[in-house]
Amino acid sequence: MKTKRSRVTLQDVAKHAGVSRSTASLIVRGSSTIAVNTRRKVLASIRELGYVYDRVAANMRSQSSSTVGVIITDIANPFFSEFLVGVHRTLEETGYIEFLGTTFDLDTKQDRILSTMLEHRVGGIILCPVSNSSAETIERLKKLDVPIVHAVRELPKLQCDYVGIDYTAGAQISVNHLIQKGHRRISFIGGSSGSSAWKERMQGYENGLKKSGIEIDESIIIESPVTREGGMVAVHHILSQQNPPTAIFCYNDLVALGVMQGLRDAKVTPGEDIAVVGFDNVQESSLYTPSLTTVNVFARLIGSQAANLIHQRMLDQDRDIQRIILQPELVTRRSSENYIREKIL
Amino acid sequence: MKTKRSRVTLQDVAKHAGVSRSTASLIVRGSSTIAVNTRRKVLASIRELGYVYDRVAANMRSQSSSTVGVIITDIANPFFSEFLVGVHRTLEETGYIEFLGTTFDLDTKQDRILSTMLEHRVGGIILCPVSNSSAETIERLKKLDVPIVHAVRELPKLQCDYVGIDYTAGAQISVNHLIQKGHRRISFIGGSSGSSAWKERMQGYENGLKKSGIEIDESIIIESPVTREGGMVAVHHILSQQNPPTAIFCYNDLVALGVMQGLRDAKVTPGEDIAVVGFDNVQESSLYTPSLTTVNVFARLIGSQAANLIHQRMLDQDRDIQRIILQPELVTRRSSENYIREKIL
DNA sequence: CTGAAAGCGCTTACAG
DNA sequence: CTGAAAGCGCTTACAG
Repeated sequence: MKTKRSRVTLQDVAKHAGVSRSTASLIVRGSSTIAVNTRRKVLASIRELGYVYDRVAANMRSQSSSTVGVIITDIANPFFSEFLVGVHRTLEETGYIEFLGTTFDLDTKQDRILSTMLEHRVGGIILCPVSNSSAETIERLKKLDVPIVHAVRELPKLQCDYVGIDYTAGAQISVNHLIQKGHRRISFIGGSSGSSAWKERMQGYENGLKKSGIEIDESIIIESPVTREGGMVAVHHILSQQNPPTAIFCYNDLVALGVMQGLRDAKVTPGEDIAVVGFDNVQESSLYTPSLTTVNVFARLIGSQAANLIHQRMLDQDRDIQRIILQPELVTRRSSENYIREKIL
Repeated sequence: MKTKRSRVTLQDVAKHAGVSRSTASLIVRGSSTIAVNTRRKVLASIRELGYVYDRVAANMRSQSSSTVGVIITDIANPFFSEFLVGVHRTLEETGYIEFLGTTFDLDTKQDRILSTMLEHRVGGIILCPVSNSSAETIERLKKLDVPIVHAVRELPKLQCDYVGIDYTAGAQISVNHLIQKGHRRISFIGGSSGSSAWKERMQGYENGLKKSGIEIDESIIIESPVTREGGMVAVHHILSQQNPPTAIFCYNDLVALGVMQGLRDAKVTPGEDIAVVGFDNVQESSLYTPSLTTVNVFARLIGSQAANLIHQRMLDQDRDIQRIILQPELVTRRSSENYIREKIL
């Protein structure tokens, strides 16, 4: 029978070890000013009584917090899995524990998760904002007195620590690569134009095309949900046009994988008939057939940098605001290997 | 300038609204015994002062908890992503918030995460145990006075709520399917024999073979890490044998995807030269080429059932122990479509 | 190292 | 509905 025994407290430990509560408190906090023998006695009592330190009570009294909230938009996206691994690896060294929240890219969910986390006294928040954050949300984030760092996507008008990638550069090297392969009609598929991550890619896409004197054709720029399904649906639109592109630059790998599947469904072979480039370099991109040319964004590194930033910010609210922009790298694979000069008149 | 203002308390709200702290407390907890006008006044003050309810303090006083710890073994496995979505969707309705811990299938990490969660006063834990839990860990879990439900994998000798799939049945229908396709030499690749999830699959694998009078050949049963890489490495071993199998039953989809890649690397075409079957039915399995025959285990449903169980258990520690075993379903795709009678003498 | 007191922000229990 | 008191399990600050 499991009897509902009440919690063993530090008081109990102190009594059992024959020391004062203050001394016991010092010991559980790892103070070095305590005589070795006393420490041993207390540690023995802790073990004997099965004492579990109540970090919540401790945090409350000392007005501190050992929790960090991590808010992402999509847990099914392997980019975020990697991101979370990076966050986790870095945070565990510091003794923090993480609350996880998933917004599914919805402003309302993000709002609720923020509230819940604040009510639980998180010491800091790592936020990957939803694409279309409302004005109210932005106002709210501004006023927050909890340390916050933004990751992956940036919110306009918000002075705040940030870690992200140079999406513009990433998009541009992708587009340049496609142009070098002979493509001049290059589609941009996926994502939501409300997010900074989209706008920056769009900028890079434009830069790349303009430098080669290619005009932007908005009819082959298609937004979509950031999922495989999103990519599949979008590519069907593209294929049904009178003058389909010869290459597709995708918002990310998830979309690209969907695009390639959509091409196959339409009996178009990705990598041969149409070149495809992704973004993120998720594990799967190298294992898919054809393997996917993509932009490595170092998701895990972004996560660990975000964790570092929030940790620093929690230690010192007044330090200078940091912006870390990682430089992406193109990873060339089979989905874009063919030159297609012959298709151009 | 962000000034470090101290937290607005319920006391402040009460004073501002001209009511007592008790009344304010009743209102934030949604009591219905309060006059409408009083409530309105207080809610207005809350908004005006920017009061944030301190659920941690409330939980502490009332000896309750609104947090649930979720411990998984691998966040990069899409099975667990789906599982987490299920947990999350169900838990958010109840107002709980989740701590996430990832063990990377290591006993020591699991131990540390458990400690950290207990110190943070989680109200309950959903645990997907590591494969090779030590005796100490099992002893510890037994003594835990926090409600716990196990999911996905079961620990021996532990009376505890559990949600899982009938892995034995899943393995058996897979093997039967392969036998019907004409295979008699079927390999089993991946996983760790220390886990219940492996043992049960092994049981199903054996059952399937025995019923068709096929002898077990241990040389084509290969354990591996539960990753793509694990599958890739293992399949190389298999191929280098004098008498390689004609079909491979994989521990899960992640392993199967690695196996298929390993086959390709060796110029063997999965689905044509060798049949491959996975387990889990992760999204990717339908999008890969060839699409992967697999066993649908309803990961999201497992997650939401686990969330239900922990919720029930937190409400009533003394209710009967529940074991929910979901029945898996075979999803037939191209990786196993070919009959291969001709290859058998 | 001890000991007594106060306090973190709530809820509880109760008399009015 | 109010008001005063006690307590959840700690830490803080201080006199000894």
